[in-house]
Amino acid sequence: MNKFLKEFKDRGFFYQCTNDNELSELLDRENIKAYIGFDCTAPSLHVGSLLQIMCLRLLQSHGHQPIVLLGGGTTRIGDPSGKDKTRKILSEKEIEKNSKNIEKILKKFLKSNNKKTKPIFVNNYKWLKNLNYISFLRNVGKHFTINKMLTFESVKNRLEREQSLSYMEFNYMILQAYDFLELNKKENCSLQIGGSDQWGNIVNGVELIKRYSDNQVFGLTTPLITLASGAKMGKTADGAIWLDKKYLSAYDYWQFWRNTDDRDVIKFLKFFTDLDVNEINNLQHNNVNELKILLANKVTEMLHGKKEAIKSEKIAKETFSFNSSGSNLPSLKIKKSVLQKNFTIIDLIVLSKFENSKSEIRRLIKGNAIKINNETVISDKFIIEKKLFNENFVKLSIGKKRHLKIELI
RNA sequence: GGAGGGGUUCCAGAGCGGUCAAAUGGGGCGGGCUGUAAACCCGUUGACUUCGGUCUUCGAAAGUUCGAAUCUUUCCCCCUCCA
Repeated sequence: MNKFLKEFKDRGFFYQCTNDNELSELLDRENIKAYIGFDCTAPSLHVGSLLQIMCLRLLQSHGHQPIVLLGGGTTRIGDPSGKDKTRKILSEKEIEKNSKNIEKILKKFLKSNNKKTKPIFVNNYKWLKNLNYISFLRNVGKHFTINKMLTFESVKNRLEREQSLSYMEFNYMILQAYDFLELNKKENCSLQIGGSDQWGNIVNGVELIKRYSDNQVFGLTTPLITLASGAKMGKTADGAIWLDKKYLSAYDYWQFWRNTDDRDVIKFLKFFTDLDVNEINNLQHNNVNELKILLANKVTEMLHGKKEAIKSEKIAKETFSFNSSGSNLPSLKIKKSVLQKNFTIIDLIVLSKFENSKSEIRRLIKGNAIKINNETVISDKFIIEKKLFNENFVKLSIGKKRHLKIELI
């Protein structure tokens, strides 16, 4: 089997392929261009897209060239796959902004120093906006039968559940197929990769190209990642795990990986780091917590850089070791004058922005969650006085995971 | 075009004149155990509070009533069935 494809499978990326034998032969024969499309519905990408990104990296490392397709055009339509409702359509401005930001994020993950594997960024709005309806129907539309379209999961589900599916959304798969055709024509792109929910859309593209130009191209999908706990990857109650500092700090990102379920660690190392698969397999018997730190470091480094990864690890060490002075903790400066009149623990926490509901803070105090200099605060009337500050510092802790160094100036 | 069903606190989902800041489950948060995991146990989960209470919530507005999430009217939105 081809080396790329073998690693793709070894890492657990593989779910389905339109024809893996022939794809393997093609990959052996030449370096190809492959594309993955990204939706522009959100201002940033989140970990749900990380596996796709890793696929692009893997392509690069095997000498193939990734094409990143930003769905500026198709986002204006809305992909019905995996959704039982039409989602709200975003404004043109938002889509533009989103696509730019997403491109920025992807650039962090992909290497551009090698001309041959440098990522190509394209936005399908470029060719979709000018489509002529009649000629599109004649050239592309004739290759699709309604009979077949109705059998695709995304459509079938909607119909079975008697959820409405607009004609606009119904066209989505044709447009995505057309994207592939366009990229095949212009860039000689011969492979589309996507999540398993994209299977139908991808197959359509492969078939369209076959009919239209008799070119043989391929589709490859990755599995839907589910956590050991059964939850979907990347969705927490606080929101998605964003791949953008603006929405999620490097430290929180690091923590997300550090807190991986024991049962998922090896799997994630294979998915989300560049460590050699055999090496990972050999690590299996190492201490899980060491592995989680390794995972967190590697994954954070890839996105936010080595410095941030190291810093996060340091903060974590401080945060979770007892009685630490917390020299590496995030800090907050407050003015001496603030302490003048009955500056209570509640005021301090509000100021720290950890919590903004005073009721919630009172609850936390009742639950013994608040500590000042590692000592539990018993009363919500606790006054923050100057004498609490050792060398101008006081350590505030909320629960076990949130700590802040308060500096008096 | 006709006939029904529904919009409840983060989510699902009870309540159908007072005892409702609203059952129950999930999620979150905190505590315990521990390994920053999982599982489990306990507490908590609108805001403000001088801890006595006070204020704002049940799609929107108006009304009936001593009193409404619960009744009436109008409006908005969603769904199901028939043509």
